[in-house]
Amino acid sequence: MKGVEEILQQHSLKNTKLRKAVLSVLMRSDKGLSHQDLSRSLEVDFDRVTLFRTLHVFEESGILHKIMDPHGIAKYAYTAKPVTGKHCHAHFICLECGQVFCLDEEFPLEEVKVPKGFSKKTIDVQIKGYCNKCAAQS
Amino acid sequence: MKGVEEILQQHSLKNTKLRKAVLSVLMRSDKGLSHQDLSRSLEVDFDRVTLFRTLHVFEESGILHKIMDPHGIAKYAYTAKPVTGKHCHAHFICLECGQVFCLDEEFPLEEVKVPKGFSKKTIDVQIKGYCNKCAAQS
DNA sequence: AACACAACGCAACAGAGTTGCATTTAAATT
DNA sequence: AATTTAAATGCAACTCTGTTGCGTTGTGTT
Ligand SMILES: [Mn+2]
Ligand SMILES: [Mn+2]
Ligand SMILES: [Zn+2]
Ligand SMILES: [Zn+2]
Repeated sequence: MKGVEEILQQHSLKNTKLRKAVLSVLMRSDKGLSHQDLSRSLEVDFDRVTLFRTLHVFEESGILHKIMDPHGIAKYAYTAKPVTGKHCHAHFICLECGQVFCLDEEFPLEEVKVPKGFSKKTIDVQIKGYCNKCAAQS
Repeated sequence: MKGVEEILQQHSLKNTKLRKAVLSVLMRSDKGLSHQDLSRSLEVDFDRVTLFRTLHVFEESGILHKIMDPHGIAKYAYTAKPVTGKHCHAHFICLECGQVFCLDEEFPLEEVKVPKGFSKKTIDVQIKGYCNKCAAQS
């Protein structure tokens, strides 16, 4: 597992307190985290706008990928293996607690048929249901 | 193709101007429409809150299904064949113009593997790329 | 140490969606 | 046709996510 500072350098991003903190939290998380989630769990002081901009930059750089939950809230997850566009792993979204999990399973984009003239770029698969904790309670 | 008033009756929903107008527009549309899209294309007078509530009610009744676009905007589409949960058709989302199209292709939920203790309810597949008009222009 | 540009903090803003409550209306009942 | 009632509506105020502009600070480089 690569170090936080090394990753920032590789993407020509300046090494700041917030960036290191955000990346550190997300690399340790097995779930996608929202702006609000991160606000709560970050130790350092920061401005909310700066966090939005940090997440954008990380997404554009391909360090994070963004998943939209059913309420339209963006969740971000660390991208361990770079997304090529040909393969995309699926996400599990809990209908009870809203948590987003990256699944191992991948879906092939080539096989999907689209109308004439349409060009495919990415495929995004969301499985919705109840996570282990929420399924146990109900 | 069933009539608008008939559908409302079957779901025990009162037959109002706005509901008839919304359903009528969406049944004719081959694309998912947002609150804003509908606001623009509806002929009748209505309050924006009422339209939000109308869309919620239609979704809960299974008359419409909701698709989240990459900007977190909800788009609604008429559900011709009722969704059983076992099958779910995919959606194409244009990265340029943001339009949402229902695709014919269906994906089987059973085959997807999820972690121990997780229970699956629905599968949601989004293909992103460029629609025929936007692909032609670039 | 000096420099340049990227990143930051702050304030103000935009837009989607929600909540509470009083008023109206569809549709059932008489 | 008049009465009744629960459902639907309209309005105002609000919450929350995300954005924009701009002056200030800080990282990385020379
Ligand atoms: Mn993921
Ligand atoms: Mn659809
Ligand atoms: Zn859960
Ligand atoms: Zn398009």
